[in-house]
Amino acid sequence: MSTMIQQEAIATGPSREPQQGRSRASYERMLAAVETLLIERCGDDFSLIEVSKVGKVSIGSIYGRFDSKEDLLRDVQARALERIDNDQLRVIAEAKASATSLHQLVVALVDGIAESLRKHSGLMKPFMSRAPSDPLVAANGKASYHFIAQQVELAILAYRDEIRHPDVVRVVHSAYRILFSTIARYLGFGSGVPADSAELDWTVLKEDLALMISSFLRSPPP
Amino acid sequence: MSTMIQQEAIATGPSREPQQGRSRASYERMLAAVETLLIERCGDDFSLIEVSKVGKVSIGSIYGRFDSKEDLLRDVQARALERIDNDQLRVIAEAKASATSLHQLVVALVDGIAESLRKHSGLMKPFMSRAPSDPLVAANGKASYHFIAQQVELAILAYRDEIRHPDVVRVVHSAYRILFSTIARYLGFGSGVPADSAELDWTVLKEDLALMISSFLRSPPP
Amino acid sequence: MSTMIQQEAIATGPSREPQQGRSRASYERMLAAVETLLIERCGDDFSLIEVSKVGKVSIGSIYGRFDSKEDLLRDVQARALERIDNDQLRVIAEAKASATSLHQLVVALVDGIAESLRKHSGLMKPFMSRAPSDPLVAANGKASYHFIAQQVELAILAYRDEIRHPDVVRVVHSAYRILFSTIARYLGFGSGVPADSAELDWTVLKEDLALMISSFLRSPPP
Amino acid sequence: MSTMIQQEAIATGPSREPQQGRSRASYERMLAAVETLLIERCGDDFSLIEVSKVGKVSIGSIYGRFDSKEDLLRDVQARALERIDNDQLRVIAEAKASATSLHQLVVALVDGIAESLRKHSGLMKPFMSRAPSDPLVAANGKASYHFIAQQVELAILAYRDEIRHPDVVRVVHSAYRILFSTIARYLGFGSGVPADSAELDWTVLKEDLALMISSFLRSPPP
DNA sequence: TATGAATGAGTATTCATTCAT
DNA sequence: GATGAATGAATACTCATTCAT
Repeated sequence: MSTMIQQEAIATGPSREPQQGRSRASYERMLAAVETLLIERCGDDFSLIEVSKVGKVSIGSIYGRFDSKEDLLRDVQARALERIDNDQLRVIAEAKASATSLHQLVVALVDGIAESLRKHSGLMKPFMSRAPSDPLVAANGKASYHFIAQQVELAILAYRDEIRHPDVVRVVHSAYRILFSTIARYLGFGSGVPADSAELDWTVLKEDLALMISSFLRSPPP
Repeated sequence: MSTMIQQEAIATGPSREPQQGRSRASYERMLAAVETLLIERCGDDFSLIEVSKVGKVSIGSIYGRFDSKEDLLRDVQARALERIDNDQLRVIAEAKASATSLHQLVVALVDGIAESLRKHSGLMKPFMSRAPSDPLVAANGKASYHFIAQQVELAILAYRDEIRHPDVVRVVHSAYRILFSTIARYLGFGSGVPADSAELDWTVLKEDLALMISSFLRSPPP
Repeated sequence: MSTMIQQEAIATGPSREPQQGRSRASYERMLAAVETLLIERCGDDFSLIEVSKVGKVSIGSIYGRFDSKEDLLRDVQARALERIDNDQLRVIAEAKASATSLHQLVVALVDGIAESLRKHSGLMKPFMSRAPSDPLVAANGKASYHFIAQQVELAILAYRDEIRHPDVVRVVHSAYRILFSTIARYLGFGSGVPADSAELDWTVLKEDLALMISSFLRSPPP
Repeated sequence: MSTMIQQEAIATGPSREPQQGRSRASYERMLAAVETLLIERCGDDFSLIEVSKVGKVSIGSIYGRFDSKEDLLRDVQARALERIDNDQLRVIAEAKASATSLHQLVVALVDGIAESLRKHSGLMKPFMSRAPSDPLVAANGKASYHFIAQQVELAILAYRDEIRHPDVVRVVHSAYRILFSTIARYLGFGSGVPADSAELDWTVLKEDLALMISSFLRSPPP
């Protein structure tokens, strides 16, 4: 999968990943502990002592694998992004498979991507917050964003004959940007705080977003 | 102004605001110092000692006015939100005055609000980042958001006869949500990292956003 | 006194020396604690927590005055060197005053300097050990060494007509070097471990050293 | 060789020295690694992990042979001292062989010993620094010192008829002490920092030291 | 016996907050 | 009130040593 290749290119770092046995188990425990804490705290404001307690791993073990807390977080991000990217690729593939028109595709994409982001919002939020203070986290996030953007845009371009605007690339690009931004904000990426979120609200948002994007793509410019 | 009333309702706390003289001046200096540092660091990762140096105010003075660093930040936020809200109210008024059609209004609103947010992004970003860890900051931000949302929606509703969708309130609500989300993400609120941002990109974004919202509002449901 | 001037030039750093009252007292307590520990341990292998306990000063207080442990040690060194230099200047002056011949002078100088170094060996030892890992400590030590060397050499040069070797400067220089090296090693500067040191041994060493230097200075080259 | 006997008497400890094969090879590699690091760092501030990397030996292997890092260092010191002692014995023998007068002998001894110490200063320095914090290292160093002192003194005593001072043993003893101290300090043993050391300086030092010792030994007491 | 992962006590340093002056 | 020195809990990180494999 190109996602994986891409992730490796970016996230490769000093993580010394063990291959088996006790060693592997403690490695997994510590990554899991970090994820747990990240989700629990909606941010990275936990100490390595907490990681060591939650993951039943010694401080030294952590430093045996990672050069710094920063590094550990980056690794967790890389793994999360890999899962998320794969999930989104699946969603995109499903949408492509099920749709027979631009409108249907947009509806399926908006819904699928929104649900996928929602499912992973627990981990995406803390990394979004971290990005300003860690350029590598920012870069990894951006790379993942662009990769998925590209896939979505390609999927939409399969229906380019339904798009009336002369600058097809531009509108498709704007469409994904608006899609992602709106969902991300709703889920509280960055602002940290999710919207007031009744379940109704969420459904409405997805519908309107799909509607808006679909009609935007299909309308001629004014 | 209703903004102020609203802000006071929420942000009123232990801030002991002096009314005049040297005391007042040092109070202003310390708030200004916090703003400076907030903008400079894109976050709240500065110490009170730095505030005391930049603002030429003693630590004791700060604690004379505020019960905690948290409190001080909340006060700064409240004041910033007041300025920002007023700026946005002005923008909305101007848009209302200049527009003679829904489309014109939407174009003017998108541009005006985008520029206003951009102008204030230096202070909005750090507070967005802070929101997850300070519920009061989150609440203040949310209140301001809803207040402006309301004003924008009211302005749009003046052209409700141009809106074809039966649930007028809903679509207008979605429109503002999408507008704000997209601009906020572009400016890096929360994700911390602004988009790759060429100036062209910014113009395109505003145009497409306006186009999308305008056509969304004016189209009938499918 | 030129010593003081010289020390200031070298040791001036970020030490924020308070001028009076409680503040001054805690400052003194922390420097005293460091000296105590330095002497007790014959080295700098103590933690700041220990300093804080021995000196009844909080960790924060130490960092209020110094930027780092390194810095603190440098300040202690500078103060110690000032005391030591002044003591040695006094010894040199006394030797000059009492002697009426080169031989008498050398005897007095060897004895005086030896006793002075012995008196201060508790603090000189740890700083000698530290020098390799802190260039500033090394530089301060070297400056002090050269300053005293110069004074001693000048004192000896007052009897240059008794010196038969044509290169007066050179032999005087060698004389001080040998004097200092021998005493320093006896006291365990650097090697850390003082010689087996019976009191007799110490007296013998001083006598023979004086004898050797005196006859060296007064003999013609071979 | 009596050196070896003497060293063994002191340094024999828990070192479990293997006699042959791969085992022996890894044992050698780890001692060599320690020497490399000792010289490179001018001290013992390296971790066993570094030893394990440089020597391509596992941590477990090191602890298979030695009970502690302290122990390992002691073993390295013992081996280094053996080499150094043998080198000095050779130098002393050569000086004895070449000299036909006390003066010639002293000149040869000073030069030979100085050069030998200089050659081995890379390893002597770190052990001198370590001595204050490890009594066994100190004891080994002292034993070696006394052993060589004895040999040098015996060599000199072959010319006892040229020595005018009635207490022959004493002056010979003082002579070696001064010789060693001066060279050691010049090379930076202990104080850590070698003198400013131009090559000229080194030659001058050796000459003057020889001159001083020679004339001291040959002069009558005052 | 060899390996190197795991352990955890110990270190320097930061910073919100208190309080004597 | 105003000042800023003092406090000390908390944190990331190191490294000798142990021990499961």
